[in-house]
Amino acid sequence: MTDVFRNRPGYALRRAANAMMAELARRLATIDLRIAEASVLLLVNDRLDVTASEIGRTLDIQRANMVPLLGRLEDAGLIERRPIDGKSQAVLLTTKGQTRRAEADAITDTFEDELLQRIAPEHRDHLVPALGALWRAD
Amino acid sequence: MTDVFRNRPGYALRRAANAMMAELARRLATIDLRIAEASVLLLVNDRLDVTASEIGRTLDIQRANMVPLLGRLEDAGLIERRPIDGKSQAVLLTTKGQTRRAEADAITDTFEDELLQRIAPEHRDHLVPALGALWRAD
DNA sequence: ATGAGAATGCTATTGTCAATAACTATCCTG
DNA sequence: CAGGATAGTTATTGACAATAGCATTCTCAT
Repeated sequence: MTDVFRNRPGYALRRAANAMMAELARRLATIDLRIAEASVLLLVNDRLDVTASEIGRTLDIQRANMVPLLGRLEDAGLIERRPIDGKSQAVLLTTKGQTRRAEADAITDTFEDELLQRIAPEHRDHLVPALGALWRAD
Repeated sequence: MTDVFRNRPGYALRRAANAMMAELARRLATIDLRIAEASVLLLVNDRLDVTASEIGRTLDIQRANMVPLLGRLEDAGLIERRPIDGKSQAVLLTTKGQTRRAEADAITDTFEDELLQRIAPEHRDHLVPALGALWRAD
C-alpha cells in the first residue's frame, strides 16, 4: 500500500508519540506506574511545597483529572497530602515514593536515551526544539 | 516551577502530539470527522480495492477497532463495503465520501503546513525523519 | 481433495488519557 | 465584608487503543 502518510508531519507525530508511549507504559508498568503517575512523581520531588493544582498547571492536567491520579498515588503509599491552608494542599513523596521516583527516573532516562539513539545523528538535536515549537504554540 | 521536562524528548513528544491532535480534531470537527475517520478516508481514495484489514494494517488500527470506525463512516454515507470474496470486503468511497475526503485533505494539508511554519527553519526539515525513526523502530 | 492453520470480520469489554460541567469551600482583594 | 478568583472534588463523556474470544472463509501442503 502506498505510504500516503510517510511525509505527513501530523501523522508521523501521532504515530511516533503512540509508539513511544506504548513502550514507555510497558516499561513503567514493571514498577506499577502509569505514565501520568510517573510524571507527577518526577515533578514532585523537585520541590517541597507543590500544590496539586500547581502540578496540574505544569503538566497540563486538569484539576478534575488530578484527583483520581493523586488518589491512586496516595493509595499506593507513594505520596502524602498535607494541608497548606484550608484550601490548598501540598503533595509530598513518602519514603516509598522517593524510592519509586528514583526507579521511574532511571527508567525514563535510559528510555529517552535509547529513543534518541534511534534517530540519525544529523536529526537528533533538532527533535526537541522542533517539538517544543509545536507544543508551546498550540 | 522549574520546567523539569523541557528537555525530555519523550515528554516533549507527548505534549506536542497532544496539542497537535487537539487542534486537528477541532478543525476536522467542522466537517464532522474524527481524526481516525479522516485518516481512513484519506487512505481509501488512494486505491480502489482496499480491504478493511489492509487499512487496519497500514494505519495500525486493530481489526476490532476498525469495525465501529467503518460502521460510522458507512452510517454517515461516506463509504460502501463491497464483498471481494466470502471473507474480505473492499472499502470504497461514495460520492459524498469523495467530497468529504477532499475537504479533509484540504484541512489536513493547510494544518500541516501551518505546523511546520511554527518550527524554526533550521529544525523544520529534521522533524519528519526523526519522528519516522521513532515510530518505525518501536 | 482435504484437513490444518491462517486470515477476515465481528462482539464485548477494558484501559488510559483527556475534557466538561457543576458544586462546595476557602482565599484574597478592594 | 462582599464579590470574584482559586482549590479541590464529583460525575460524566469522548477518543483512541488493547485484549480475548468466536464464526466463517480462504489457502496451502500433503
